[in-house]
Order: sequence, then structure tokens, then C-alpha cells
Amino acid sequence: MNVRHLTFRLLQVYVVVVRSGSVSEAARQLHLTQPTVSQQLKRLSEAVGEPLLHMRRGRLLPTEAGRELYRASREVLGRFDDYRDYLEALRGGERGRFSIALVNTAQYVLPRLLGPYSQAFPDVDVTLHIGNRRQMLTRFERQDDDLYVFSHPPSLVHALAGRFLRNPLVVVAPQGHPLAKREAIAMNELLGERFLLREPGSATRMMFESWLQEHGLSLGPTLQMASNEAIRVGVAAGMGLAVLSEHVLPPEHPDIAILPVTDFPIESHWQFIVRRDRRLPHAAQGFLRFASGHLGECVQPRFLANELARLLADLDQ
Amino acid sequence: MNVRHLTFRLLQVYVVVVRSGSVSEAARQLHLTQPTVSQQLKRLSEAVGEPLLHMRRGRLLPTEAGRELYRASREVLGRFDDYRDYLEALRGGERGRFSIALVNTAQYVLPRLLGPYSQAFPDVDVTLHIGNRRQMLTRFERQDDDLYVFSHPPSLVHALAGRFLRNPLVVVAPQGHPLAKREAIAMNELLGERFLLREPGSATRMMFESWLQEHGLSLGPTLQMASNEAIRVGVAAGMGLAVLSEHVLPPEHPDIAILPVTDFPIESHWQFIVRRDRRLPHAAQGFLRFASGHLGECVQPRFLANELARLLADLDQ
DNA sequence: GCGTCATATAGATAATTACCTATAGTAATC
DNA sequence: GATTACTATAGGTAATTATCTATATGACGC
Repeated sequence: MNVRHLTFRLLQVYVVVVRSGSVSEAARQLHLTQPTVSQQLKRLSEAVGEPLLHMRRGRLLPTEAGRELYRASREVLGRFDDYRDYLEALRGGERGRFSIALVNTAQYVLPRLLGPYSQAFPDVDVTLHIGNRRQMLTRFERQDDDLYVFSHPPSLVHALAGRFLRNPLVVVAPQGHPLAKREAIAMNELLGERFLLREPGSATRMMFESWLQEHGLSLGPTLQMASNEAIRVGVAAGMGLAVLSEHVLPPEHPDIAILPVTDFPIESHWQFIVRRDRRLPHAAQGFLRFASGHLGECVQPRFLANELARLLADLDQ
Repeated sequence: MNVRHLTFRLLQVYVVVVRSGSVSEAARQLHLTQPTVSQQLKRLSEAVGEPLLHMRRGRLLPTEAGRELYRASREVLGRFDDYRDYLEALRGGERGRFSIALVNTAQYVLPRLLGPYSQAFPDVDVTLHIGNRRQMLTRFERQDDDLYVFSHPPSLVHALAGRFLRNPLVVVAPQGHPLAKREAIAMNELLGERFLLREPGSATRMMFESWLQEHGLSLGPTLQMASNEAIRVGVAAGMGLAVLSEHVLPPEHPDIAILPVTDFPIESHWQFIVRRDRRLPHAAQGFLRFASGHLGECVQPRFLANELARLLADLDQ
């Protein structure tokens, strides 16, 4: 038997013939002419190298080899029906896998979206990669992931972006700081204080530094800490001031005060970035659809900035 | 996805590509050129309607859809490998089914052959149809069975025959019958006795009657019984004489005597008949091969008349 | 930046396939 | 034994496939 010349079409035809016990009937069901079906059977029989059917009192019955071929054909066609279902689920975004690369700060808020999404799509595997801005840029360059979350995206020549959340950066001080009661503060009043800063390569630090540069200011003493958490705790403990994403603060923060510094908060938006030179998995697209539809339910209204519908529309072109 | 355009060849190629992670390497393994393989992949991908492979750090890796297609392909190709094994067994006669139609008398001896055969080929299904000559002729006309056992076969225009066993018909009487001690008896001395006969349509009866006709004799009183067993028991009980196949008598038969009638025993041979207008199942042919090789071990030497080798040779043409 | 891989695309061709129509041959039916 | 329904065969055609060679394109290492 030479498997090489077997076609799925041939098996389909064969199955119909065996089921109906008649070449003519099969031809009718398949919208073919009878000679066509006869000929296909002949080809199939040649590929197998055995007679498959024989006439017995007016009905075509499979031979021994034919009976087993019928079984094999049913199984094989069934397997590919399953595969078609799988593809369907894949295309619908109900199934599959994708990965998201996040800048550190975004990890405080993305789970709000991913939690409900995973509930709704339990068959999708999501992989999260978290790091600072510089690390995420490297991943982006290497095309490691399907989705990226940045506040200030890199060049978008090969990518599309869609904002989804406000990311205001505020100046924080320990509760009870002398300036905390003031109505308005100018940044240069704070330059004498020690500032706790993230490492170079962090997005938050980058944004703060470019803000300072725009305003012609430069910091006094600083202290570097590699995580938002550490900084938040450090500020609460009176180690100094800091500029942090509001998302980093817990809903209640009795030991930390937000200072009303002029020209603050620094406004920025998180956005999903999608490379255009890499095929977006259906599941990732499904996630964006989900995010677009359910963002309102997942985050506080004051942070809402949902422009994902436009991103989705752009993707479809 | 359109299953209709899927070829097993396409899946074979695809599997090799996924396994080797390289189009060029797959081409080498398949003795094809690289563009050929590329094109096949393209076709396959079009049939599926999804990208199947993508480059990742110098290696071709399957996408989600591709991974599942690989699984499906392996299963499906494996299923047909199994089918090929099955065919192999079928062709070797190790597997399958066939039917034999027997005249009644032969049922005393055929199990000697079928027993060892079934031991040797446990995966072959044998169906036995037993009846008198007339019934077997009908089955033969209708082409109901794969093998037939006759002593006097019907027309052989559409069939081949091969003798395998002597079938001597002898005159039997109850032990202690007055003539049992004689050295030779003429049949006409017995015509006054009552003869127990099989029904019309029986081969034994037919042979006996044509023997009588040839010798210009006719029977006196008769009594008809539809089975050899019944006749044997009847003779032992003194109901009369009979002509029976020697095979019908058990090896030891203290209550029955074989009379040394002149021109007896009537010689005939059982033979296997194979229709030429019906494909002989491999298993049936395997049985004939087995019979040809093992007949000597299965029956008493004095009955041996094995011409099956010639039949097998004729079959191969 | 320049070879060296590998892959993709283009263009060509012989073989095969998927159908068809027309017709001949067979088997069941009455 | 004529009718009818079915299957097989022959012959034809457009489409598709399998394969090649030649060439363009792209990524990777030094």
C-alpha cells in the first residue's frame, strides 16, 4: 500500500459509498456522477493494493481489507474534524497561548484585567514577562512577545499602539511631612529633600528625569532602589520623597501623602503595543477584545482611558 | 479548513519539516529540493487556513495551529501504518475470514484439518456450512462460499479443484451378520436385504445409485434416514445394511462389520473446489497452503491423496 | 559590511487528478 | 426475455500537483 497517493477526499468518498452500499447513491449524495465515484474507488483500491468492495445480492459490501479501511477512514476523518474544531476555537480566541511583556509598574494593575479574562477563557495560556523599561525594550526588539505594555512606547514603525489606562505619576511624602498640608508646592521647594529613585532604565525614573529637564531643575541627594515596593515602604518610613505611579499606592495609604506639586501629576498612559511584523495569536487578539469590552468593570473610573477599539480596528486591516 | 485538499503526502512532508525544524534539512531527508518543500508547506498552510510555522532564532517552530496539526498528522499517519500492518497480515493469510461449504459426510474429517489450522492461525475466522450435496450445489451456484468440499464436483468451468482425501464407500452390516464371515460377496446376493439410504440429494446415495445402475442392479426394500449417524446406529441395531463412507465409522466399531462386496469400496475423493469468478480471500488460500503442508499429520495415511500443491499452483496463475 | 547559510518566490513542465459525457456490460425484477 | 437500475470502462478536458532550476530575500556570524 502506498500511503503517498491517499487523499482525504478519496476517503470521504469511500466512506459515503460504504455507508450507502451503492456507488450511484453515493454519487447522488456527493453531487458527483456515478462514473466519477467508480473511478475514485478504483484509484483508492489501487493505492491500497487490495479489492475493497464486492457485489453481494445487489449491494456493495466491503471486503475484509475494505472493512478495516472504512474503520481507519472514519477515525482519520474524525480526527481532522476534531482538528477543525480546535482551529475554530483557536480562531475565536477561546484557546491557545500568548505572552505579554510588562514594565514593572504595570504589574500592579494588569492582574485586574487578566483575572477576569482567565476566568472567561480558561483554555488560554498567558505568559507574563515583567521587568523594567530597558529590559522590555530588549524583548520588544527581539520580538519575544505578543503584546507589550509601555507608557512611552518605542518607535511605532513596526507596531500599533492603543492606550487603555491613565498612569499619573505623583510626588509622595511620608504622612505628616511638613509640606503635606500646603495647597500648592513648587518642585524647587523640594529639591533639598532626598529623593528615592528607581534604577536607570526604569520608565518612572525616565519620565521624572525628563520632566525635571524640561523644567530646568535638577535633584539634590538621591537614593536608588530597584523596586516600587521598596520605594513606597522607604517613603513611608521617612527615608525621603519619591515620584511614583499612583497605581503603586494601595487604595488606602495612611502612612503616605501625595504632595500637591505644581505641574503634577505627570500624565502618561499605559498602552498595549502590538508588533505588525509578527502574527498576533488569535488568543492575544481575543484578550484585547476582552480588555476593550471589560476594562470599565476592572479598574477605577478615574484611570479609564480606553482606546482599544481603535487598536482592534487597526489590527483588522 | 478544507479537508478536501489534504493529502497524506503533505502530512508526511510536514511531519518531517517539524521534526527537523528546517525546510532544507527536510528536503534532503525526503530527496526533494528545498523549494518543493517550501511550496508544499505553503499549500498545506493554505488548506488549513492558518500559518503553521514561523522562524524563531534560526529554527522553524510550529505555531499553535501547527503544533496541533503535527499531533493530528502523527496520529493519522500512525493509523495508516497500522492499517498497512493489517493488510500485510491479511495478505499473509494470518488474519481475515473465509467460509467453507461441506457435504455432510466430510464433516467427520474436516475438523482434523481445521483444528490444527485454527491453532496456528487464531486470528482467522472460519465459517462452516454443512448440508447434503444438493444444498451445497445451491450454495456453489450462488457463490456463497470461498471453498467447497465435494467428492463429485459440479462443472468446473468456473472453478478449480484439488483432491486431498480418499473417500471409500463401503457396505456395512450389523456385527454377526451371516455374510460377514464370507471372503467375497456379490452385491446381488444382498439385494434382498433392506438397505438404509440417505435422502435423495445426498452424495453418498447418488454415488451408490449410479454404481448400481452401472452394474444393472436395483435395490429391494429401503428405508430412508437423513443422517449418516442415524444410519450407522440403525445398521448396528440390525435394521438393515447400508453403504457409507468409511469416514463415518469410528476407528473402533465392534457392532458393525464391513462386508467384502465385490467391486467395493466405491472409490471417490474429496476435493477442495475454488471458484475462479470470486476472489479467494488470502486467509482461504492460507488454509489451503496449511492443508497442503500438514495433511499428512492430520489424517490416517491410508486416506491420504494430497493434490493440493497443484491446486495452489493453478491458483497463482 | 560581507560572505554564508536558509527560506521564499517565480517560472516552467510533465504527470496526475477530478471531473465530465457517452456507452458497454451485468444483475435483479417482473 | 425484456426492462430497469446499477456498475464499469473509455475518452476527454481543465485544473491541480509535484517537481525542477534559477533567483531573490533575509538572518547570522565575524
